[in-house]
Amino acid sequence: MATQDKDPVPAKDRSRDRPATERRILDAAQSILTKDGPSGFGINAVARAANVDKQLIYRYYGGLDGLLAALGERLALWWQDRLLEGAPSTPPQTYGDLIEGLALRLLYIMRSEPLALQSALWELSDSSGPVAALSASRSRALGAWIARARGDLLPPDGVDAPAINAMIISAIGYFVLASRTSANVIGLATQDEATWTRLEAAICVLIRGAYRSA
Amino acid sequence: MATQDKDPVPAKDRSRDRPATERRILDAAQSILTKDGPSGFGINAVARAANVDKQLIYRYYGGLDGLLAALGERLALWWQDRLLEGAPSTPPQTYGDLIEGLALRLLYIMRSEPLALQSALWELSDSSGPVAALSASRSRALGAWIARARGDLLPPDGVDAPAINAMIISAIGYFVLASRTSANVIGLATQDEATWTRLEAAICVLIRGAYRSA
DNA sequence: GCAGGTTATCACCGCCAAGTGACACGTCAG
DNA sequence: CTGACGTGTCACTTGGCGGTGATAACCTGC
Repeated sequence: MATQDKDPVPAKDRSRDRPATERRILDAAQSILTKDGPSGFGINAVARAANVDKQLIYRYYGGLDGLLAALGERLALWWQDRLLEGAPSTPPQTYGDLIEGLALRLLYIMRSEPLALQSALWELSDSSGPVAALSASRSRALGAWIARARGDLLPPDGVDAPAINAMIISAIGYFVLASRTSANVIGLATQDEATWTRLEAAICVLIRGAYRSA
Repeated sequence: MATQDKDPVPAKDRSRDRPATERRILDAAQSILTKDGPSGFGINAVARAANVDKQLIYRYYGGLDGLLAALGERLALWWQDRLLEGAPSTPPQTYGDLIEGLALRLLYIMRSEPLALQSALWELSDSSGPVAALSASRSRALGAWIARARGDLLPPDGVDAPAINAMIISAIGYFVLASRTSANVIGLATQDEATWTRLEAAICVLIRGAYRSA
């Protein structure tokens, strides 16, 4: 409190390289989101993780909102990579096959990438504007991927494909999300690898049952 | 509902009635969870809403954890009520019918009861111990309901009913949760009532497709 | 050299959260 | 009456958060 010391510490300026600093901030933001989820996300936390003064976040990104927007950009690319990475070697024969491939791929990504989970969760828990950028990034990537893979396949007549697909995607999202926090979800043991095999089979059954052409 | 009358009593000792006070605290906790969700939940918020000094929460419930445990108890009863409320007038004929009824009922509850949504959301977003009491309450109620309604119906041979059911329930949970924060979920307009009719149909299609008996 | 912009850091504010210690008031047993 | 106990209230500490203004170090153009 008193004028005790005049720390002669030169406090050496860091790298003094704006692009690098911006990247560090973004990296830290992504890492925090991955590790602690939406609730742990904040100016102070990001600045601390990036080993950067929070003032820089305000300067470079204009606060949390801008940071989220930038993170959304990055996430869109990330999703694109992850989806294309598993592009089907041979194009699917039927619409049902297409959706089946998408569903299994989505399940795999969700399970193996915490970042995917956390952004989905954020989308669920926060309705405020800035976060929309995050969810939008996933929607965009998913939509683009479907459009590319779909070719000229069409769902069977009389089947409400958008609704069916929405249910399938939702099911995957919820279950993986819940498996993160509970060892038992709706009576299934999420630690057990066999459970996931059963789920894959169930997904296929559901999709085939819905899209079986007459 | 739980709007407490403006007690004109001059900030002197209130009712001096421990059971009533405990109930007020629990009411406030439930109301806050319903209205603001997990993120708004805290000692101060509950105390404020209950018009009670937070010290009492510590004394009577031992802090947030105990309060959550008590709330879990209450939620289990709540779920039981909500589920039984829509008990099928005539017992279902097939296992598929049973699940279909459960699914549609669950969709209805989720849509119409914010409390159901918020507790599900909490379950997803928080992995720490105390919250487990909340999610467990729902699982318990659901399980009991199924057991009661199932009678001696059995799923068709060769169908992995638990996995299928888990997917259906998950799908409902995720979609309703997402609809709360986004006007567009996986390409469906959540404001439009027609969307929900389509979803109900899709759920039936999925269930029937999976449980069609040979 | 020096001026001016950029980069990074520090110190501080107001706010609200969780948690705690002490006190005031009623009640009831003895 | 009196002391012990249960109930309710207040004031306070600690700590984290988002946000802002001032300042120090560095680089570049003139």
